[in-house]
Amino acid sequence: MTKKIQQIQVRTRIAPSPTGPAHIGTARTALFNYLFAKQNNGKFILRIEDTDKERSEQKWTDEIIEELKWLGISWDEGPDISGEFEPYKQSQRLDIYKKYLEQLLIEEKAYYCFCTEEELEAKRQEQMGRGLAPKYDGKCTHLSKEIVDKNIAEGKSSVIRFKVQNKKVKFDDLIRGQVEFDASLLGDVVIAKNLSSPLYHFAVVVDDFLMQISHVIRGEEHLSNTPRQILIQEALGFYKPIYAHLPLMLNLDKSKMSKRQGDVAISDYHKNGYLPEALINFMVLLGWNPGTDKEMFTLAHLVKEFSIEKVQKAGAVFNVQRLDFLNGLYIREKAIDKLTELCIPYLKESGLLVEGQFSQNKLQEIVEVSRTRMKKLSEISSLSDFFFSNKLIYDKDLLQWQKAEDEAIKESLMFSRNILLENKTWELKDLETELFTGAEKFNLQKGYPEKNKGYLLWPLRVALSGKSTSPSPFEIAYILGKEKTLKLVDEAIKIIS
RNA sequence: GGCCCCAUCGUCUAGCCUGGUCUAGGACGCGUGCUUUUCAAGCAUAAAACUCGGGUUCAAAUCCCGAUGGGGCCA
Repeated sequence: MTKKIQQIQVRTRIAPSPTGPAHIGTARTALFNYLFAKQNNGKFILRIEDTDKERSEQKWTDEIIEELKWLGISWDEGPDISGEFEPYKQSQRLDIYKKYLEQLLIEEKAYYCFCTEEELEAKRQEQMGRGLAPKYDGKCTHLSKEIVDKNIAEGKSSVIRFKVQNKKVKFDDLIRGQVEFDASLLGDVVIAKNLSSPLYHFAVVVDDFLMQISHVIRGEEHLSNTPRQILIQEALGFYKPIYAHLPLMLNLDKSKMSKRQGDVAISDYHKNGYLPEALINFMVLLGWNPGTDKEMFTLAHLVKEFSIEKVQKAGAVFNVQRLDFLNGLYIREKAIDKLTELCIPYLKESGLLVEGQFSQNKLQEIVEVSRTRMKKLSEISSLSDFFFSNKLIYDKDLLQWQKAEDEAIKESLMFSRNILLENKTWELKDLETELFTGAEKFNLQKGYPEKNKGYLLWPLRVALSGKSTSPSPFEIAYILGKEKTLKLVDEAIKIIS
């Protein structure tokens, strides 16, 4: 009787609920589904599970779409709106669920239940008091049609329950092997509030069948939901998809990733300035690796190299330090014009960059000298702020290098000033060699150790950046230009005097 | 509480299926050194793990059983 899968094409899906910010877990599940589909020439589908009318909001659906696009994970089907696929939405498919709900009711595989919340709660307490697992006792299973009709006519509140058979449910999980549950422990589950309000467990099963999903790849939190979904499939005569339950992404304390212990919204990572390629690379390594020492992967590489058999069973801690490292790696590798484009919004947002203040070229130079220090794009502002302000505020003591006297620091700055003033080309290379040889000359003159170039370079760098850490003085000077550089050195001389 | 899943350095993991080549490999992080005006980056280098107990076997990180621990789901 079971309807066979009609095609052998691989079809995967993710089914997020739009009830809050798009979750990082959704991103990773999407990634694995996408990779598996693509490497098998299959299709990846996005289906919005918005049957919960109270909690679902369009803005969250929009966010899911936006963030998946940002990550470069595209889906292959859906209503075609202006040349792009919209995701499927369960809220637009209520008639379909109704039909299947009616079928189950007619076949007496499901029934109306009129038990009140209070009744149920009391039973639960009683069962738990006796040390039993709470489960519905089946009170309404055999209500006659007359009573059901009467209750409904009277407007008594009700739900639709699915008759769970007392049997063992076995299935093969691509990642975990064979898993077995005893369904007799489950109790009859609520599958709908009414004919036009199906619940998650029911809608998923119907949609996965109608959308001909071949592989259900999802988080491990759904593992124990699987048997009841299989039972519903069987009752409806649907084929059983192949399951793969992914290990969870964990907090530092190994609990399921949660908001309380860090960022969980994809948009948080997006806004903080992580690159999508870094996030993808990081996430895929959480639970999978190719078995070689290779650690950097593009999405395209992954489509080739990913294999679901190599996915880990144990949960993986979402270790932000490693993400930061990878992000830094990608930032250092990014083409400078692209990286600059990505940094500009952050510079504007922090109020540093005013439209038209710098040429594109200048901005690229600023980003170039800052990038080795960047872990996230958002850090560009604090790393490069001195390029944008006209006056630097810093403590006089910061100018001091290794206990040098104020007078000596002043001499050092004047020495630098002279070198800068004499410079003809204002090329980075020239500035560097002139300042380096100048530093040695200065040390010789003052009787400082020859190699300790800090006597000349440190005060200069502070004068130009106002900071204890920054790019080198020649890099800053080069970007700043002669006029501004000299002005800043003069100011430093004033401060030290 | 019931059921299910899981278990190698602090973290991500290789190795496990097909026992010996494991003195357990790589990466992040941490430490040190080199480079260096600073901080990064880069390079080099150290420390750091098979949860425990039984069993099988000539031999177990690897196979089996149990315990412990962690997690998830249900309520």
